Amino acid sequence: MGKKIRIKDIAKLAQVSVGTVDRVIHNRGEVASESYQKVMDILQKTGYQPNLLARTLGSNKEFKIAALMPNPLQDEYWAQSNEGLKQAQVEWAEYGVHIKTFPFDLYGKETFVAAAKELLSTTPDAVLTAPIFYQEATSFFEQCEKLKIPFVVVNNNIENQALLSFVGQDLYQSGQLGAELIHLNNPEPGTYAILHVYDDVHNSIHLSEKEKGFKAYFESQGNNFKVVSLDLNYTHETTLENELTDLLSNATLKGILVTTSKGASIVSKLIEQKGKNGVRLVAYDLLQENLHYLKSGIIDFLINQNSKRQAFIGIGQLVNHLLFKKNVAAQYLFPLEIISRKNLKSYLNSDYH
Amino acid sequence: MGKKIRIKDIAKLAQVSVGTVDRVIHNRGEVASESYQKVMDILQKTGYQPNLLARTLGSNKEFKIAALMPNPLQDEYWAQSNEGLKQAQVEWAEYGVHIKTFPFDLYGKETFVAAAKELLSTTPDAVLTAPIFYQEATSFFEQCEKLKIPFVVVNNNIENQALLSFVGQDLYQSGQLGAELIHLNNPEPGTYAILHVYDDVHNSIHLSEKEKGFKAYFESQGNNFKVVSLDLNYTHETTLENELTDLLSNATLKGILVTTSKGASIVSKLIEQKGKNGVRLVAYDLLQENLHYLKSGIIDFLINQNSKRQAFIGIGQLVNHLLFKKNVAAQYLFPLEIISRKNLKSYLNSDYH
DNA sequence: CTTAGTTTCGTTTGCGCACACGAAGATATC
DNA sequence: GATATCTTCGTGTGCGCAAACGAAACTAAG
Repeated sequence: MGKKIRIKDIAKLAQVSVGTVDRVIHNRGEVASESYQKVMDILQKTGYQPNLLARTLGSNKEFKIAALMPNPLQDEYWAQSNEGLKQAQVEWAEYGVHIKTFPFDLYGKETFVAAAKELLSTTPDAVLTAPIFYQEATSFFEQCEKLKIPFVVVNNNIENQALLSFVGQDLYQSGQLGAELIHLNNPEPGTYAILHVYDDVHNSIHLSEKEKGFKAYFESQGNNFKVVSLDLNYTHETTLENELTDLLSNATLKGILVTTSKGASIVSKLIEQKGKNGVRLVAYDLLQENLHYLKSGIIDFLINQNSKRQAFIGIGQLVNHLLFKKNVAAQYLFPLEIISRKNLKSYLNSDYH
Repeated sequence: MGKKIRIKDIAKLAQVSVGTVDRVIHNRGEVASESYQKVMDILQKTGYQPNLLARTLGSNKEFKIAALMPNPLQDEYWAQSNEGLKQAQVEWAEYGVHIKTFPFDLYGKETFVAAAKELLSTTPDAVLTAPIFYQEATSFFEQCEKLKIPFVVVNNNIENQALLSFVGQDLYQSGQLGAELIHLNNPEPGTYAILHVYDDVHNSIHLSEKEKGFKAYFESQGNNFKVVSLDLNYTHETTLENELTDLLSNATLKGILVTTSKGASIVSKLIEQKGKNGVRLVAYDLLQENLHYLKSGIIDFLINQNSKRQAFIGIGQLVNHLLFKKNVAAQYLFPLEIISRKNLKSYLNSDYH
């Protein structure tokens, strides 16, 4: 029992040749409707499942996957993401998968457009991207769809019917979690701030999801709490410092959530100078500076978005689609990982990631 | 470039036949030492890596993996673990892997021994087990070693030189994390308790690791804090309730860590009756009752040990060893996952697990 | 020198699938 | 009725590896 059914078995049962069964399975015609029905019937009844090993063996194809991603040199978060791509490169190299990355500038939409154009000129078999810029990404997706290039997105989702899969986190829940972690059921009235520290232009879409979740949390907690939302510009240093100093001198301030992974260190530095005074600080991602401030107790929790693994899995989705011809789920959601001083090591040493 | 090197290529380079190369690779003799050297040289230089697909295809072997695990009907934690085994069964069925579980009774060492004996009489190709009982497990390992049956353990580690791989968490760090989560840097003096709620006999080894971590945490925090350690017996209900009531009526009590996944609900129930009064409660695992008390705010955090995934990965390690003949790492460490009200859903919905 | 045994090696087959190739039969065209 | 065109289908080959098989070449025994 349990013996695997092979194409050969189907052929015998349907009294046709393996070639015919193959034609039915791959839907490429040249089959009399009578035979077609017979084979289809038996495929159904037996619940035939192709042997993935054999299927993938014979096929000596080379696959070009193009990754349209933020420049890893500009940002540690995206550097980690790039590590995931490298890891995927190694993982799938033996199956003839090649990954080429087309970096774009986080501060410039036009570089996204340019990189996208260059990417498409190389006629890749599939595309992975982090759709930071809404308009530009949408237009890029349309081109992919027209060229019938399957694509997967990571980091933040942008609805598109041609999208093969989204790999990432639920950002609304992420905002709720951030709120919870700076609040921790403290019943005393107080002020809680959500901070977006941008580089230059701000890509509001996915940060606003976090903000919605953040606000929803405090609304559900009664009206003892004041919520402040601040948009700060990374490049205007003095304005930024002034605004932050203002915020920190607010005696009712109880906690801050910094939504952008890079912003955390700036806020941390200031808190370190002025003294923590019981203000809880929660930020994103396992960047070197963030780890430093987590260890020294300035940052209370980090929420890990695991950009490395997102990229790795994103490529995995494409490989499953292209190479193994599996159906891939439209969403691949990551858990919202809470990192504290005491479980940090377990994450850094984990074989599970 | 990048082209994969095949046995055929090695053969040509070494001026021998593929058969000879194959003999060298599999170390099964009948090769002149001269040829052997030549082939070995080229294997080294080219860094030959066999094609796993092809290797696994041809091999029509059936593998019997036996799982010696606590009875899933007695305990939800182990029921989840059993789900992982089922998942692995489905995952690897097409490669001829069969998993048979031999359940033993959590409360009775003798059932472990009996199940182990029955297991060995079926001459499995590999074994997965959760070595709950130190003595009995050690003796079981010796038998496996003698019979040359590779084995992997999950949940808690027991040193053994023949052990193929340990899959689980660092329990010392886990205790530290538990301490941190009930403390949360609260500078006020107070009492913090660690509770082990046993079924009957207690299997001290792995719980004591958690306790060590717990105590180490508070020792590192200065001497403002009093640590209480309690062993409670599940089956003596009244004694248990009395001891717990005592503990909870201690006005200086600030937090409790319950190390056994089942114990959490008992403590929760009592706290629910007496009122939480700011006592922080941290427990283990995503059991139904625990989720209930997490949602209702009695439990503040859960630490997820992910028994389901541990079992799944444990089988994966064995499959990698048996089927794909990969080297498997001696340790496969899971991260210490912190679950709160607001990231719970992301874990339950996660595709990543 | 012959026969039997040993060592060493090359050839071949099969794993399950995908796909190319070409054959046979049916239909159409002149 | 001969030739061309389609439709439908079976056969055969290769993917890379493992392992069976059997052929040499060489050694030992009688």
